[in-house]
Amino acid sequence: MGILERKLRQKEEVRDRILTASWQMVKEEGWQSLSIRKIADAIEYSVPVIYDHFENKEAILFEISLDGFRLLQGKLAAVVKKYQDPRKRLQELALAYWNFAFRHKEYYQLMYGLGMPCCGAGKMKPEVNAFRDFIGNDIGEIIRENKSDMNEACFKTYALWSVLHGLISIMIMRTSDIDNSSLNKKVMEDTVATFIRNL
Amino acid sequence: MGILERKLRQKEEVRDRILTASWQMVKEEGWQSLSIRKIADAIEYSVPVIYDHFENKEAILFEISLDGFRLLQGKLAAVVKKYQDPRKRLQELALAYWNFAFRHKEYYQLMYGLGMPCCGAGKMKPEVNAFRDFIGNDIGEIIRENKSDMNEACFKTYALWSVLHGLISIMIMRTSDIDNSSLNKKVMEDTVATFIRNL
DNA sequence: TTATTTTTGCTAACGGTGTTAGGTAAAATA
DNA sequence: TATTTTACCTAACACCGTTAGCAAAAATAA
Repeated sequence: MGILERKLRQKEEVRDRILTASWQMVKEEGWQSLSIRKIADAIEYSVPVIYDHFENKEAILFEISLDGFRLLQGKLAAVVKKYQDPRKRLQELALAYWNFAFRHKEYYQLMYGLGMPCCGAGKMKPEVNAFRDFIGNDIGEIIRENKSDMNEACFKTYALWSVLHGLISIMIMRTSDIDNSSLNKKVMEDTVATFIRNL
Repeated sequence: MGILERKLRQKEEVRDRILTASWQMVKEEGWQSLSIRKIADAIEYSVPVIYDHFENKEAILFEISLDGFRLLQGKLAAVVKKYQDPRKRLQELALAYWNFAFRHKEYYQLMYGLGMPCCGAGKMKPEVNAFRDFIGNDIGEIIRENKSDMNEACFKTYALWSVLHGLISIMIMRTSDIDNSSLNKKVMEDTVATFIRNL
């Protein structure tokens, strides 16, 4: 009696098509122009079918943002595997985070609510904090090596994350207000290097 | 012949009422629930009247965001007047920026596009960059005193701004995802202190 | 003072949005 | 074959930003 299985499979497939169609449209036209009706059009179903798979539009965005978090997590995991020295690794983690933000601007905007409603804040998924947790490990290790104050590890972690997120946010949201040459990857690399030296 | 003047004054008054009504509603119900129709209701005029004063909704938001930038600028100017030592002053500027962000969350969100479209990016108003310019002066002075590399002044400025903006953004957008006690004013003050020491 | 023009502000619409109620036809079950 | 369940659609609701077009009021000209 594989009928039920086939039905479930087909239902899952429609769900997937909703997500991939949405993501496709976002990459082509940006978040602002994504609408339930356009999604329905793209998957060749009527509008209410979408609500059989997602509670509302925000739930779709949340699901896509999780894709973003998982993609980032994968990139970071690869860096962690590749480098052993915690200082070098921290540099490379920061670089990977930076590159992710600009290569997948749409994901980044959705994940952190840049210029759009931030969906799913507070749903406590572990992948949401992957970057913080990865750099937290290395920062802790370096602090231990340096015999610095271990109590500072936690908020040093937020400090590094913040400076990266801040640079990225300002670049994405206010590119046109600032001199572009003065705010680039070199600023980031230098700031991170100084940060590591001072742990 | 004061008729023309009176008319101009009345027109100006309606414009003001649009802005204050909008701001009132935003403070009470948040940006998401602000609509042209509700504004029209509040000022007791029909909808098209609003378009006699503003090109579109974004222009209203832009005007309000300028109010925010000017309010911030005032706070910063007071700090600059009060403190002379550039190190102390830098600390106090950072604190004032931080306090502004949390005391006027709605302004800050609008000014930097946190969780909403960022209106008026690239309109090149000087008050938009008040904070950057204020801290830039002190950073330059400290670097000169320290006989450090003056070429770094510019991007040190962005580094400090970024870490503040990053901390604030993460706190505003993802409060519920992170341990609240680990990301607070103390993190900010400590990070700024370390930053100043390393100029 | 009357006729004409300008200004002012309105109603009503256009084309969109997210969301849902209610019904029909197909499929599965009895 | 009759009944129930499922799948899916049409059409609507209540909004949204924006604008065309018109009526009344005010200012100006004759």
